[in-house]
Amino acid sequence: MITLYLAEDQSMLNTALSQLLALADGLKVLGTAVDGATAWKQIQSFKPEVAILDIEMPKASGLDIADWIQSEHLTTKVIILTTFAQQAYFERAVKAGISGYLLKDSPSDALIETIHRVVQGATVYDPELVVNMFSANSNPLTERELTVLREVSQGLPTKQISKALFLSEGTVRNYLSSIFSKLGVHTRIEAIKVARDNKWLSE
Amino acid sequence: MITLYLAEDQSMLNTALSQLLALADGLKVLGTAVDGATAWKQIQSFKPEVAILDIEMPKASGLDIADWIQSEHLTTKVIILTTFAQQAYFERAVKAGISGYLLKDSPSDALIETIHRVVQGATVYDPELVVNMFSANSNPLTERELTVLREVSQGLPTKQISKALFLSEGTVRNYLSSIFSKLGVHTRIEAIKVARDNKWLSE
DNA sequence: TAATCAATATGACAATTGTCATATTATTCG
DNA sequence: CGAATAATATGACAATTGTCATATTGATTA
Repeated sequence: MITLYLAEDQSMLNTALSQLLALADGLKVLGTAVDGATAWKQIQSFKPEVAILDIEMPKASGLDIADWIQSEHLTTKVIILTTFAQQAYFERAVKAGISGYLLKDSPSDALIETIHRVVQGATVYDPELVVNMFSANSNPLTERELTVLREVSQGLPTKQISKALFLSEGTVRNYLSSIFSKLGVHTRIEAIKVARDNKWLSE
Repeated sequence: MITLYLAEDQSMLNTALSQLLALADGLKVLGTAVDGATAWKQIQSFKPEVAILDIEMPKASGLDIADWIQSEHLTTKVIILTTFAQQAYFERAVKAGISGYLLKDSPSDALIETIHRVVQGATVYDPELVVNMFSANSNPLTERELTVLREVSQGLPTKQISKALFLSEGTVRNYLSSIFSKLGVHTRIEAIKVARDNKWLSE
């Protein structure tokens, strides 16, 4: 009997999956949570063989939990179950030593199969991620440029930004100009869009 | 036996739910799809009693399908199953005469219950939606202003927008000025932010 | 019917934004 | 070490953006 823990903040998916996993042969769901904090507490006390973790959850993300599991040397294996094939997430997950990375774009049977393979010691990455790895657009902006762009994305005009960051207005405009040329655009709004689409801005 | 059709583009949820519904007493899943076009074709030929539709799907949205079901006078009842409590979606759904509107933030049992109630003739709206209705800040922008703001939010400069919408550049700037004063801001980026925060821009 | 509002337009002016050339100082990397 | 890069600054100019006043036309509405 493989023991499982499921952390997924979308209730519909959480309940549907946990019922399905509970019905599957050889699997036992020790518990589920819809937020990261609860999940981490229960994983520590239940010590499941496998934890299936969503990334974006309230309180703590699945990646945070994966980090903690690693640093606390728990034997629980982690399968990340998430919506998007974002390189940054994937990288962090690999560094956290996760055993599986699956997209919600896969059928639920794939999850069950992944659970079994992971328990047998395999590491299972969704193929889409690996393809992405080679085409990943890495962020060409410097730290400072990013800082400026973050302010811009809040709608602040040059003057306010220069005050907030203790820069001259000219410098702010220079940074923007440099950002634009790196991103191949000509306006603030476009730059924000590109950066957002590439998830370089977080918030 | 209640016959069902399920359209949901996230495979994990689609397969999990369809298996679960198939196992439930008194329910029979005639088919499922991960895109709107396929769903609409199959709904027309299978004529299920209830169609469970996600909103955001490739090809056609669940709301499109709800509209078509209404205009073709199919007897299929529609339950919309979606992630966010967006007023605009909800309004359109109500106008399309849907029988149920459920958030993915509910457990899967709620879906099964909703199916039964809808078949008995009830109309079931997630309570959160109704609460939202009263606190919804209504959009002060005119149709045309919204159109302009949508272009702006894509990063297009005045000239392009005027071409795209067959307006003079001056008119575009006037609309923007009027938008700014209605929203109490002074730049395009801020206007976009306000509109996005209030979900007036969809996309 | 008169008033209001939406859609559209012009023109003019001020303010902001975007581009470029150029410069200094640290830091990093081969 | 020397070259490249990041962070910062100025100044100048062109382009775009934002504001205002004013006007016409057609709907809607009190």
